[in-house]
Amino acid sequence: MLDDRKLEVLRAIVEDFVSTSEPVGSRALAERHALGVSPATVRNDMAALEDEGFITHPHTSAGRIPTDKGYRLFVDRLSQVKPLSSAEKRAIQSFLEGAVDLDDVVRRSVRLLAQLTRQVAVVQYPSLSRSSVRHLEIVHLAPNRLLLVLITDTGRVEQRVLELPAVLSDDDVAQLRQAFGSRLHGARLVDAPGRLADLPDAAPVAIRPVLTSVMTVVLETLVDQPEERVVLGGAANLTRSAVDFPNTLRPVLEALEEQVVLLKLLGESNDPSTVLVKIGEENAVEGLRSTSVVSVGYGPEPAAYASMGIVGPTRMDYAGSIGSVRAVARYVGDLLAGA
Amino acid sequence: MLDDRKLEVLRAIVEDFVSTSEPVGSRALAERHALGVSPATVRNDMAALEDEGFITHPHTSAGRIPTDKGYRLFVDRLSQVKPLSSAEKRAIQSFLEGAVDLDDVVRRSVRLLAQLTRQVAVVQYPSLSRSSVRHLEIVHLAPNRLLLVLITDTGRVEQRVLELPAVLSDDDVAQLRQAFGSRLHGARLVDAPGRLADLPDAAPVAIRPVLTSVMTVVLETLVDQPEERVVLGGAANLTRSAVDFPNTLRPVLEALEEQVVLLKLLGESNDPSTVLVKIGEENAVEGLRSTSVVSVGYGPEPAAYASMGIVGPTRMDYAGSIGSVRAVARYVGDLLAGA
DNA sequence: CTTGGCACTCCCAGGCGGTGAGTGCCAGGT
DNA sequence: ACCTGGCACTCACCGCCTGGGAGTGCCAAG
Repeated sequence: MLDDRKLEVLRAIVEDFVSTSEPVGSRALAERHALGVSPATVRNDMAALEDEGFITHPHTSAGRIPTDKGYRLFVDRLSQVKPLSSAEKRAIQSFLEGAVDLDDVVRRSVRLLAQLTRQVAVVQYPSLSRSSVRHLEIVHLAPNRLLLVLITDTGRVEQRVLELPAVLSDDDVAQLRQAFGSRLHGARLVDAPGRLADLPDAAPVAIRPVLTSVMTVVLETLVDQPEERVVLGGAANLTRSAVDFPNTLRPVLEALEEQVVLLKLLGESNDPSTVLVKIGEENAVEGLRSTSVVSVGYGPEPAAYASMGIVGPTRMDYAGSIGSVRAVARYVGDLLAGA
Repeated sequence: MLDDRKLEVLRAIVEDFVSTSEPVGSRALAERHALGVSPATVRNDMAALEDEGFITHPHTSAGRIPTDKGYRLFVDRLSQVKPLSSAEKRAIQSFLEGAVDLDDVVRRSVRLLAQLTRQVAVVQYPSLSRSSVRHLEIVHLAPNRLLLVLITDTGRVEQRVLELPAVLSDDDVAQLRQAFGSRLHGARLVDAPGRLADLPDAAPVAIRPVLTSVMTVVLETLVDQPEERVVLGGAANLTRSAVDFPNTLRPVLEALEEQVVLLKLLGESNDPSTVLVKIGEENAVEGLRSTSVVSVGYGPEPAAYASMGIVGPTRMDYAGSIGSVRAVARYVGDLLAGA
């Protein structure tokens, strides 16, 4: 049904269309790619490819453009991931190394991705639930006021101010600090509830009520709170592909502003070893049906802290994008693991 | 030169053009606004206004549109700030009160501004240099590794990891903590250098070298580091005013992606009591010459932590925008001051 | 100073024909 | 069975024109 030459034709169509953004006709195709056959033959192949739903043409007398299904086949079977040039690799490394803290790492990653791929970049903050406690600090702000500061091994910092039902002495606070510190230090956040389970019983009766209320907030901050942050950059790149968003890029921009939507986009790609590509209609998110998303998890190998990726028109350089996304994810993963 | 009626005509032109986004002609103007004169008279006034540079027309047989200078006059002398409805006020208050930490406050402010004004919103994080130290925590991560966590009264958290030249005991760290803590607690960040000046001399000789290296990092974090963060939202609103950015909104989006540019935009408006309006060409930033910026400082009254504002087409509802920006800034300022 | 009248300008939408790229199909060659 | 050249056909696109209409500028009269 789809012999090698037809696949070759599909590849040629995708490549030409991606680079010129214009429907590609049989003559041009036969000339520019050494297919060794005449335009007429190419036309036959095109007709076959169209029957199978891999390409369409916008109107009768226009050239062909790939469908989502066509891009899918291209990505799965016809394209080879473009490795980065060593100059690019060096640039990534040195740019990331300049980062002073986690915020900075994330910001720089977004920027890198956006520049390398010339698309919109999206980076999720290292997820709280998958990292572990580096330090939990309890500060006695006022007699009945505490400040909790949680620092994870990924460098993320969360803080909460807490009003207490009772007045505490500095000694009490020291006890609290000790109780939580010894149990949580180094623990993965998901394990926190288990580690703290026996705490109320083990503590002196005097501070129990306070302790439980502190514990509630701690657990809330650590585990329950599903708030995941996402940073976005390179939105200006969308305008370059104005051709690809005929209806205006309004809905795309709107979708990208919703944190929830972005999380949904990235949510499914947790595996650092596989780059996930969602093409056009495959995207569950309304409003991003005309875009493709290339994403990957990052972090220490089998697990992952979080995901990052890019969003662009379906007409994108998949080979290059996949390469860039993978490379940046690896460098960032290493950086965080080593820090 | 410019009698009252001419000013009235200008106001009418601005208002109509803002709401319809179409050049306004003499007939329509005379009908829709009770000016009590004929279109011909209006035409004469228009000609005068055009001579003075307050309006233009895109081509011979088109209606008039305001120039930057026209908008300026309108803002300065013809428009009255629109107070918010009490429903809006309540919405602002309750939405802001739900915030759990500083990040959340900033994110919510951006969102509020973007929704209220239907423009792009920009909020600067409370500036480090204008706030004071709530707590400085020094954590002994490893024998030769320290983590510094700085928390300001605005709720902002900065952290740095620090490799030491020598190995420290827990005791040493406790001494450090004590030394810095007693001197910095409650100090405004700008005063930090003064507070610490005598520190090396006062400290035990044994830890002096370490102490000075810690001090360097602390001062760097507190004062030198001019890194100011800015958060942006509502970019999708730009597309609604596509009419107003004929050349494509590319350059606008690009400009908005540059933190430095945003800081420059907001930088000049530090006074919480005056809303600053920059119209079109008045904007120093290349690429935002076709936009207007409405900004204001926020924070405890005469001083200010930082600024926030909106960016939109020059054809914007200035009265409404100024009202919204001012309102949100006040609520946020109160919230932070009271926290 | 205001007003009605009037000529003038020029954008805009719609209609029209030519051009050319591209297709689909067919009949003949290998 | 497959490739190829040929050929008719379809449309988008471009340039051109035309008529309508909104709006201006100016002038002379009130």
